[in-house]
Amino acid sequence: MEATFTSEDARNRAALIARAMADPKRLCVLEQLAGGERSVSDLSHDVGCQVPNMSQHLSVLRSAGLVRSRRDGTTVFYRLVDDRVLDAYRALQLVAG
Amino acid sequence: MEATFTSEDARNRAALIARAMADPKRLCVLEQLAGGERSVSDLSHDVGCQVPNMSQHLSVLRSAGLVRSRRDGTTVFYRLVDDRVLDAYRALQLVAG
DNA sequence: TCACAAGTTGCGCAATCACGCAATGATAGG
DNA sequence: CCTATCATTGCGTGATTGCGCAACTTGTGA
Repeated sequence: MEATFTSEDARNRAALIARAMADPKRLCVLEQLAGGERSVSDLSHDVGCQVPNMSQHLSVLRSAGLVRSRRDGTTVFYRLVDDRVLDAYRALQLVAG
Repeated sequence: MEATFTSEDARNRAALIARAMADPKRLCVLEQLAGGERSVSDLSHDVGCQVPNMSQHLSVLRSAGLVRSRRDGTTVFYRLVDDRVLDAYRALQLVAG
């Protein structure tokens, strides 16, 4: 029996979060969303990539549970799901020095 | 001029940290190292992978600046570089719920 | 020098990833 | 309906990743 501090499942979940944050453009999205809701096309413009690409990045973030979406007419607004997302991002920045 | 909260370079560095932590086995290594220095073969046993594979994982962690190594005879001991590494890991776990 | 043990590095493979592009939904207005 | 807009999905591609295996390097001691 190996000395395991947290369950393997907990590690897998944490790794999924890290994977979702392992891309500069997705981190840029999180920064934009720190200022409040934004539409896909707004994010696409701010981050500097095409709309389909942004939609996929947002899908990754949503699958990881970092953001949620809300539809208003033809526009879909994304927002951070929780302040802990920013806490994690800041913790990464501290390690990055 | 886009609203950029942090420089692109800061995002790239944070993304590198996240990528280094985006693997369950590497997170397991960090947990083991939280208890102090450990050799490559010890980590290999505890995490449950082959030594060459562990060496590569450690190389990833070292390139990201999360761990350092020390040589004693033929044995190489790895340790966490800083407590902020564990802080970041805990922050990820909080998001993971 | 020889043998052995501990790590590292190189190689090939299957899987995943980020991206560009085209096609397909969904919604509002005329 | 028709059309325009906003967004998602599907496909192909080049790049990266994690792994197993073999070969090599490094350090120790007889």
